[in-house]
Amino acid sequence: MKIVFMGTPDFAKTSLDAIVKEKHEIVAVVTNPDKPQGRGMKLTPSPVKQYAIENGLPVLQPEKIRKNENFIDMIKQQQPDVICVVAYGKILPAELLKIPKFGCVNVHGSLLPKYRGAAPIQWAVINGDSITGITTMYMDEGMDSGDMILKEEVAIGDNETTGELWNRLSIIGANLLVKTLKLIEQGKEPREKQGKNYTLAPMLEKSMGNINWEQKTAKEIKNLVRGLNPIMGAYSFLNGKKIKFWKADVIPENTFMDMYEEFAEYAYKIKEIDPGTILFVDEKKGLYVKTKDGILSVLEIQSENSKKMKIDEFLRGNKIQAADGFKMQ
RNA sequence: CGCGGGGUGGAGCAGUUGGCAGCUCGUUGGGCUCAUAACCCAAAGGUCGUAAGUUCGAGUCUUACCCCCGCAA
Repeated sequence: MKIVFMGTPDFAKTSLDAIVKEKHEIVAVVTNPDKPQGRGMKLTPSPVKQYAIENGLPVLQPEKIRKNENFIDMIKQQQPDVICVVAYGKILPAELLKIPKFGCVNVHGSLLPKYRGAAPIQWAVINGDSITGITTMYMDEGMDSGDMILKEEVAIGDNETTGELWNRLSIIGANLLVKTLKLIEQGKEPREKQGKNYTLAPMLEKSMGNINWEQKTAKEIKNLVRGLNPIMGAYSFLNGKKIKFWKADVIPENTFMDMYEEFAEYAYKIKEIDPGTILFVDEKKGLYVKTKDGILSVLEIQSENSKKMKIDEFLRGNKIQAADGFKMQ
């Protein structure tokens, strides 16, 4: 089929690669304009653009697509059978949706109608969901509100990070897109309305990485940590310095007491200690922080101007004392 | 020229007003022990990113260059 592909990050690149390998005719690749990025703010092309160039595909990078006659005409001239949209970053206007013979197909990183919006994968992890998935759908003018075509469920690991899940889903999404296109080509694709019980997964704000020790349970903090890994990281402040948490796990209080007998006699006191307080720190045994309802073992950490470190490496060079506390500041 | 941090034995760091290069961990050997990732003793391992300069003497000051990293997007 003649396909116009629209997408920006590496997640989209995987899908593009899959349909290229399926021998579809990619008549145009649309991606967001190059943005200043990285140290030195150099103009950097998106992963999709890089892939397109390497494979000799024509690239379009409109600033905006709404009310952009030139752009819409160019797409029209290509007479695509389908427009595939994967993590492009813009909502398509009606004029564009009408162009392809078989419509516009989107790959979305959740089981719709749950988690419509920009950050479905991140929210699934942050919320501690055990199952998520990929949905392909026909696009309409709303935000991820179109009719669904195919779905595939994926289990989320207890310790899986957003980055890991992201990579897995990008592959599953690519395969599901290929499958969807085949069905469409044969005219056999299913079509199901989403209904009204949907939820949203809005873009993440950096402030939500700030760990609220007073309100969050150990499990919620753990989920926040892995949910924001590797995007921005959950963080807190220790003696005025920002510390990011990259990996953490929940330790039941009883287990902690058994591991460190010397704490047993303070067991009755532990309830009085503020959440965020470091209960125990040792180069070999790790860093343990009290939370509202349990104990958090910090496994991977990063301080200002430094890189990620395993907890033992970090503790070797950074003198941290028990009784110090993490704070929201 | 977006802002900032840093390059010291395998790892993470310290190194004060320039004066013989240190700490913790790891590694190797030995000891203790029913046993151990625990404990004790010992050893190996560094031209202190590169080049030049100041100085009696520079990891420590000056200049240039290389490399790495964090923020930000």
